[in-house]
Amino acid sequence: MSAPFVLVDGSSYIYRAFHAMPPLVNPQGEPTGAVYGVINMLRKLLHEVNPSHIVVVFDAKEKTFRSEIYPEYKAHRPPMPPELVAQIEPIHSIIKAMGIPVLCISGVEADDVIGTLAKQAAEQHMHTLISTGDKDMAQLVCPHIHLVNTMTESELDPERVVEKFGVKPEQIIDLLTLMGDTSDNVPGVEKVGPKTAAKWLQEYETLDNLFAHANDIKGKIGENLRAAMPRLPLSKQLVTIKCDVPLDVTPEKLTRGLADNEILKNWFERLAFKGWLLELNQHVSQEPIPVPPKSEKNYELVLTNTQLNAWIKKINDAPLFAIDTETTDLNMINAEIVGISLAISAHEAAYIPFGHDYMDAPQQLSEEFVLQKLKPILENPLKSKVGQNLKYDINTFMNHGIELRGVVFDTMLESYVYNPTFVRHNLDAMALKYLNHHTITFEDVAGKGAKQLTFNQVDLDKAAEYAAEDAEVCLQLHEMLWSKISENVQLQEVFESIEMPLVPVLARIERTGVLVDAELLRKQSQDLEQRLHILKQEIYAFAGETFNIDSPKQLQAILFEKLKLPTTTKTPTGQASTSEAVLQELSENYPLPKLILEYRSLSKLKSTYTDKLPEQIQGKTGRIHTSYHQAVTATGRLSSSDPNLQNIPIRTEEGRKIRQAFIAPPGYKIVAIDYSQIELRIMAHLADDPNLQKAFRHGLDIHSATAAEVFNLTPENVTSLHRRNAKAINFGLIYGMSAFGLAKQLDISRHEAKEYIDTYFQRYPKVKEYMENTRNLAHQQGYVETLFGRRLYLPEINSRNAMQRTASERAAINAPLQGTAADIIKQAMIIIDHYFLAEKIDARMIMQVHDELVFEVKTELVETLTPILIAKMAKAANLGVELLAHAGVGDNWDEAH
DNA sequence: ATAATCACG
DNA sequence: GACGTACGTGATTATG
Repeated sequence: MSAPFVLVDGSSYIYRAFHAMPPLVNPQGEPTGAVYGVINMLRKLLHEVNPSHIVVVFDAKEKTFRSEIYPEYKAHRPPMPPELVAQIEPIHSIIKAMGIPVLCISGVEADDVIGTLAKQAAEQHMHTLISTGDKDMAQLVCPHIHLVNTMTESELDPERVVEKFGVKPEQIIDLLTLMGDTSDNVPGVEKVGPKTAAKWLQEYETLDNLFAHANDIKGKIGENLRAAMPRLPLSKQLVTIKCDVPLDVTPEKLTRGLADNEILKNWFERLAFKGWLLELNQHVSQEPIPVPPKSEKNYELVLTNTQLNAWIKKINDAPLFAIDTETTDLNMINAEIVGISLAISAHEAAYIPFGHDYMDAPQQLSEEFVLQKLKPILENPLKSKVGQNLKYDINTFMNHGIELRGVVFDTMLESYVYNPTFVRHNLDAMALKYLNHHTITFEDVAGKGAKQLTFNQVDLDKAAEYAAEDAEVCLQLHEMLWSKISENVQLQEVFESIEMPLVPVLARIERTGVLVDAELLRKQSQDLEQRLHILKQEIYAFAGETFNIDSPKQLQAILFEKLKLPTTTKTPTGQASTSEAVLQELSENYPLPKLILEYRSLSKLKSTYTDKLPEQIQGKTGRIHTSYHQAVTATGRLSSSDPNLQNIPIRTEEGRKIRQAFIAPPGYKIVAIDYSQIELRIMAHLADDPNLQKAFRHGLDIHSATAAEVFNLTPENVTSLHRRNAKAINFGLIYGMSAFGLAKQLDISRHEAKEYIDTYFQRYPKVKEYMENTRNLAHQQGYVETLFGRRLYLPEINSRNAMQRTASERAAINAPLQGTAADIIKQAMIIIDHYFLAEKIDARMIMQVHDELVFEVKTELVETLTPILIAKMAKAANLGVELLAHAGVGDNWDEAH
């Protein structure tokens, strides 16, 4: 059995230590007994259990909700003696310096925090141990949660609870209610102690049932019970440990870190703990254990049971190990694992093959055998794992019925959070940049092009070299990148609270997929084909010849050389552009460009969507499974591919029809919820501009409000043209606009555009200030940050090339806005995914489109669930202005808008 | 492989 | 004074 998740009742420790220890003092006369006692108990616990996940929970100073509902609660407790008060700070500080997380949550008691964490852990099947002297905690005991009393060294499991209290753990609350608690001022039944209470509960099972039969209890004690009944519900509330305290940590995150020996030394010196000081000094001098550099590779090809057992022991003993799966297919739905590689140190890795089936392949362990042996470790959330793009491995393991848990680090995401644009975040590129190491590539072992082998065909020795190296390199990269990330609190937070928790969420979305009506798309393709055929003939007639309309080069020759239409813009390579903007302008005076535009738009719809989407439906599931990329964009957004579900048409009538093919299965509805103006709201928050914030607070249409301000109008006098112009300004703002860009967008003179911008900044001076500050900050530090501290480096921000420099300045303006929005929706996704799982809601998240989440919801649930989802999205971040989200419901994605 | 174009936020 | 110009993506097609 691997080590449990340990919850320490710090407050119980403190009181026990304080009363158990003699009144020790250091030479300066400061009291030290409680500190010594608490730390001693904790050290003993660590020595016995050696947990990887642990937290010490203390009561906060403030009153708790129990005093609110019952002012007498703990009212007659004497205040904490001053010589104990003085020891609280050192206790907290020393525990933290030991690398152990400490929690102190106001408004609730330590018991409640412990109960909440214990239940969360138990839900995930984590073996949990609560170290406390408090008998009330027995109500938390279940097969996954045990109590341990460090003094008596006895472990309390459900059986032991029955032995000790005479009732089952589920009855402990009722037991405590009947008994009451004089020290906490909780009233019980007069003259009823543990014996009577247990006797009653053995007979009547529950408090409610006992109440129903209260008249059967004879004598004085029966009278006492009946007298106490009205006040017992309150007592029950008081003794019940609250297990749903909102916390911003989860059990997996409460890991034991490295001790800070400098801080410990300072404390031990001051408190005159000579023994521990000595131990520490010896330890420190021994610290840099010289590791003999191993140059030769130590990759093991695991083919026997003995070897497998040895590796299971190795990963069980390692605090962290790297894992990678090798599969038959890049497509996660079809991928079958053919081997697993593991690494436990920078120089020790192995490959465990079980699915290589080429001719004369050596005998391997069987798939069932290997997976069944590894499964407990893979599914153990306390067993920390690192890997590269583990979203893929989570899904491949899922194909084999294994739920990979304990995914604590993903090197791809570490590299991305550390610097999103420095490298492409694949293992080969990262190893080269960060470790100066050339890895063996997949092509090296599998070949390329049409002759490329699938991994099950790859020679075992070659496969082992490649696979084991990946796991090993991954571990090395992790060590390097994590040391960098953990230097910055905010980056660490972005990594731990946003990117890592998002991994299983995305894995689930991808695995769920989207139902698509292939038949409808095929019909649309046929319609488009007919219309394209007619358009083609018309175009050829105008051109006087047939040519390839899809070739910009041939088109350019026809338009500008043969027909001598005036050219305006050129492409970066010097060709006359035939882009939409150019053709749009030409189409005012000539008929052909208009036809070309129509042809292009329909042709795009057909080739990219109506033709391609049906081909992407997976046979196994009958649905489309996109890939979301978590480490691609500069700003923190996701991207989607194969197919890209983030650019499904919506802006034109024609295109929008494609969304009718994205459907809900029978009995379900599509619910689409999008944030309203999230980037402008973030701007209002970051710039702290009162005028902009006011518009949002009053629930105004932001573009009309901007129009009224900029064009100095009363709201009634704002025309749709004013609104359109103001909208362009608002968008321009987010993009770091220039007068030129705005002028082009609105087809007005640069001078006019400049005046618009100037007026805007007069009306919203703090926005102007924010923009200037952001630009300056970018120049000074070379990077910008989102609200949550995600960074984007801008290496060209000080370039002498004006084009590069101004482009970087615009990116500097845009990235915090776009990136903060991305951070927020990612958090919303995590919250909602957790909610669906915890409450077993019959609904699934199926798509994310930057500011929109799309769900598939059981029809009967739509009405109740939709407002809940809207609220969860709106509350995902707390800004100076409220976030707003709008929902649409329908049988398909088009209807849901 | 790269450029041009166009679908989305 | 000139230069170019709104931010971020992915898929398709033609073409070298």
